[in-house]
Amino acid sequence: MDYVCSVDYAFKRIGGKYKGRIIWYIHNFDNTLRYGELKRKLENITPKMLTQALRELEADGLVHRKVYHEVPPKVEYSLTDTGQELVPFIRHLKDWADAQIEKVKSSDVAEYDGRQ
Amino acid sequence: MDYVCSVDYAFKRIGGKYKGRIIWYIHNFDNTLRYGELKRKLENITPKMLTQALRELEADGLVHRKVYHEVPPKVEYSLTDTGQELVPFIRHLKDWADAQIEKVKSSDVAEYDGRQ
DNA sequence: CAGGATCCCCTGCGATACTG
DNA sequence: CAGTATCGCAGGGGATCCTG
Repeated sequence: MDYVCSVDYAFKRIGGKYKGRIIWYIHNFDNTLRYGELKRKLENITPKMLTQALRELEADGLVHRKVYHEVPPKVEYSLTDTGQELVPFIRHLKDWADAQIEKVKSSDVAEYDGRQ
Repeated sequence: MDYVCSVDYAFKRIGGKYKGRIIWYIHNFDNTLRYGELKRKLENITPKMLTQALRELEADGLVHRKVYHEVPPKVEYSLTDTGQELVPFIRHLKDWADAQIEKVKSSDVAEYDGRQ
């Protein structure tokens, strides 16, 4: 992978439409989620995109893939140590976002005062 | 803007190819950078993309735009308070990325031991 | 200097169908 | 259940030229 600075590098690794949420969801469920559970939580994701995102996260060493050779098949995804290191970052980002969302909601009302 | 969860919301606000670096660079230069300085630091960005990213960051309340009505024109960009709140997280992410980059570099060598 | 306007391309993402 | 395989598209991003 090529990148121009480490901030660029980081965003390329966890950017995209789903990777942040995938990491967050796996973390929030005892660090273990099956493929189908992830798919349900991400709601509208297609199997192609989910598989692609998971494969990239695995190749990047952020997510571990454990296959149970049974019928029916069972595959569990968990965060690696490196992946877990990202959790505090995502948590703080999430807190910031929650605050932002609240702020916008209240300013929808307060806006009228603002412009006199 | 629509989003399905706050993690999604956050990534939509600072995602994309340049926004993270823009915030980081502005912060790293006393919280004030002119348009041309930003453009030079981002190296290969086109004026269209830079202007677009800055306008979105401004609309999102993360960046402040100060125009000096002179000839030649001068425009300075700085982080708002809300924008500054993101700096610690980006720094955290950057530290993680720096460690990752180091790890990959050394494993290029160590890999041979690993596979026996 | 700090952009705006146009045209264009690539790829990230989606829809659908199929399989071990 | 946990994926592959194809096909297709919209829009994020790029190249180039122009301007107050």
